[in-house]
Amino acid sequence: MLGLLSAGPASGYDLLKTFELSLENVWPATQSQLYAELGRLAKEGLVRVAAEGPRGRKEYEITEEGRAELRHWLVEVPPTMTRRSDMLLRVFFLDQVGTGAARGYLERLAERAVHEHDQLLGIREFVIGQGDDALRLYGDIALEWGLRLTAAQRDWAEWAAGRVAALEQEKALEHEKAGQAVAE
Amino acid sequence: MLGLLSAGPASGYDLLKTFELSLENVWPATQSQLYAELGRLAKEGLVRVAAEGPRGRKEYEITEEGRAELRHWLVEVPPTMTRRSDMLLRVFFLDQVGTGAARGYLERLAERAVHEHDQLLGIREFVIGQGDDALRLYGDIALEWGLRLTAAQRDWAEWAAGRVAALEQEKALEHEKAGQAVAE
DNA sequence: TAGTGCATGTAACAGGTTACATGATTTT
DNA sequence: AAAATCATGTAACCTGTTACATGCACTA
Repeated sequence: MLGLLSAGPASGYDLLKTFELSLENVWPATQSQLYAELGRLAKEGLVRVAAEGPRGRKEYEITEEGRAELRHWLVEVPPTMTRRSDMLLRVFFLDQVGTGAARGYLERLAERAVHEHDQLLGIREFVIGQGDDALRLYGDIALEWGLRLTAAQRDWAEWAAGRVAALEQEKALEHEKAGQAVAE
Repeated sequence: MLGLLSAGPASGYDLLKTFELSLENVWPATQSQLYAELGRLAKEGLVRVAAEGPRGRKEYEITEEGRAELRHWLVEVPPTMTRRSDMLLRVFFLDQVGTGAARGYLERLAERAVHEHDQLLGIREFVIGQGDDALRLYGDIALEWGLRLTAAQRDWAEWAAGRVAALEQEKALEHEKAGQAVAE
């Protein structure tokens, strides 16, 4: 929220729209959370109500303390490197469902990655040439991460499905051999 | 937890060790959470106390209902595709700190990715050839995802740092030109 | 016998989600 | 006049983290 307000004053409602539109893939936030957090930030002096509009609209702006806190967070607080992926956790236990279902799971992951990749390409077409130099650059960089991540996910999931298919084949052959041995 | 117990009975303490050792990068869990969750799962009939040992040790085993629930979760519940990355969120606001600090941030991300990649390579050396066919395969697949993800992160962060450096250069040139214009 | 490791649990708090609740202004 | 949009807030609940609290059993 400090980041968004650093670009100019906005109401809780405005921020909500921004979260829904452009930050949704990076940091989703709910309406309740936003208003609660605005109250908290105001109490801490990091934002202040700059103007009041119709329908009880309160336009917030970032304070100097807020800007300092934002800069501090940006470069001095070490990023978390998101662990915890239920997508990957499932992979560990995929032997519980047999090769067919396991392969299906991985193939669906690949399809999904392709779909998300396409969506990001769509966004890129849409935002091309928007904003000034610096803003566009950082937006591009973030978008590029999404593109590379989804591409890597697709490649990996396809590769993994192939490995599972190979195991499937191997098992089938063994079964066949065992059958022949019994027949002989 | 159901996944871990599907490989054989274990106590809360055992599960904790497994989480710390092998699931730490995929799904970290704390001790409090584990014991609380075991109680809940037992109440729901997904696990049961199979044996009691010294020091109040309770060995849990998965029930048939638990196994069914695990299989259901594995293939029928759609995975989340982790959104929410504070690492990426920062990128959006990097214009607040100037090109120098922004480049520093991205370079640190690259270094970190390299470090994590190396750690995963170490793990791969360590686990090579362990477990049976199916288990090893899915372990390999999960590890491969880590390797690809960290490699992609390194490449991306280096590329991004390069783009920021280019902007830095451009700005420096403009500044120079402006200086010359004033001199003339 | 002192230290380490095994073993289980509770309490307070932080962050986030869903659902509830209300009402003013603008557009059709 | 009705519908959509703008606009703000609260309450209950769930998940997860940190810190507290306890004690047995093995080993050096």
